[in-house]
Amino acid sequence: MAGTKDKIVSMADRLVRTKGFNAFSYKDISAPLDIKNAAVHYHFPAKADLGIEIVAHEIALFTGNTGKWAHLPEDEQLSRLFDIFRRYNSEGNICLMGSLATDFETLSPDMQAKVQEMGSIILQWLTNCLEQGRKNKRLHFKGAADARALIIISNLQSSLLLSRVMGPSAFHRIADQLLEDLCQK
Amino acid sequence: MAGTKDKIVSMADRLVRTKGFNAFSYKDISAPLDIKNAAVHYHFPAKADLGIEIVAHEIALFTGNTGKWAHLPEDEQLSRLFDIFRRYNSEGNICLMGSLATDFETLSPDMQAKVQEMGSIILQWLTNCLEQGRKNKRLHFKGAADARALIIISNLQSSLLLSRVMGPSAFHRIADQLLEDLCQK
DNA sequence: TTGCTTACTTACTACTAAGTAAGTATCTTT
DNA sequence: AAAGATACTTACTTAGTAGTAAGTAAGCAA
Repeated sequence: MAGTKDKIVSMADRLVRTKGFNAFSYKDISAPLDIKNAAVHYHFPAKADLGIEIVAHEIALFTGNTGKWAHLPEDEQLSRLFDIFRRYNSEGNICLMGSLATDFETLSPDMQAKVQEMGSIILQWLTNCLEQGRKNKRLHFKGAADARALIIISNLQSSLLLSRVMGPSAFHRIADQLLEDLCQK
Repeated sequence: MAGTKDKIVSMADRLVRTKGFNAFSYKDISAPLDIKNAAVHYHFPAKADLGIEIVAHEIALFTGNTGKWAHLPEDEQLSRLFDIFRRYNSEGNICLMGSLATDFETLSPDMQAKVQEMGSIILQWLTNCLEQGRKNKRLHFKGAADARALIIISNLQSSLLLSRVMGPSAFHRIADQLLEDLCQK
């Protein structure tokens, strides 16, 4: 019973993750939904408006999820984050950040800002999770928590990209080794 | 004294790394070189032909470089690899793999194959470097060498992407922490 | 000097992209 | 019942895109 607008965002989200922001057109959205090109423009006048909505939707999902996990131990929270990426991988999707970062220079300034906002939110959450986890002796790593957060996000992001090229097992090999590094002493 | 063909490849390489394969046009190449659109088509009839040449050129550069490093100790070889990415970062370029992996699904089968070839060559070299380095006690890491190679490549690739979004210091924080992890006991 | 090749340019085709203006059917409010 | 808002469609413009066909100027080869 989802409205057309939601269907457009959902379809566009999928297209960004599979083809990239510059490689899909309004027709790629309108044709499968059996509406006209102009109907997409009605809801999102410019492509950047649609892009911003996709990122905003992802931010909402992320903060919703992490909020639900807040009561869990940190290693468990981290594991949930990995699960999300595991599902992306099995569905052949890459993460939004990974996709939009490649096209970053070609995005409008307001869309660039929204992508940066998403990055900050994810990194801040992960840095905090790692810091708390180390305090509780549930996670083990050397160096600064924010550098480690960068490494982990960077790995999750890129493992989906590599999976696409080198086969989907690449993701599992990376994720399993990373979790082992962090959780075992 | 470089010929037009070389200039085209070099310009296209730069464009792939800054804008992405689908986001640049033949005009983006021909205009700065002060030649016509059709001149690019003369050397590379289809865009995929140009793409394959870019990847082939990168493979040649990589094998050339690693060949020159072969006599160095493994930690030194690894450091050279990081240096290459450090230069990419300072020039605002992302690596070819990172850029082409995002657009992978939209590439022609023969271009996909060439990208996969590049991935295999890089991973094989790095896996071997890590394995030898561990034997010589110059590098330290847990788990399988091929999984660790995936992690390192994945990090280098993605750190350039993150740098673009979160600021260029992201790369240095990731690279420094990674090298510390591997080189210190 | 004739003919062939290389490296282009000129001038186009066919197509696709984002975006818009104006019209229409269907609810909702007054 | 009238007026407006909502959610579109129809039909279009403008501005690109990759790609091509045909021509040309310069160099080399017999």
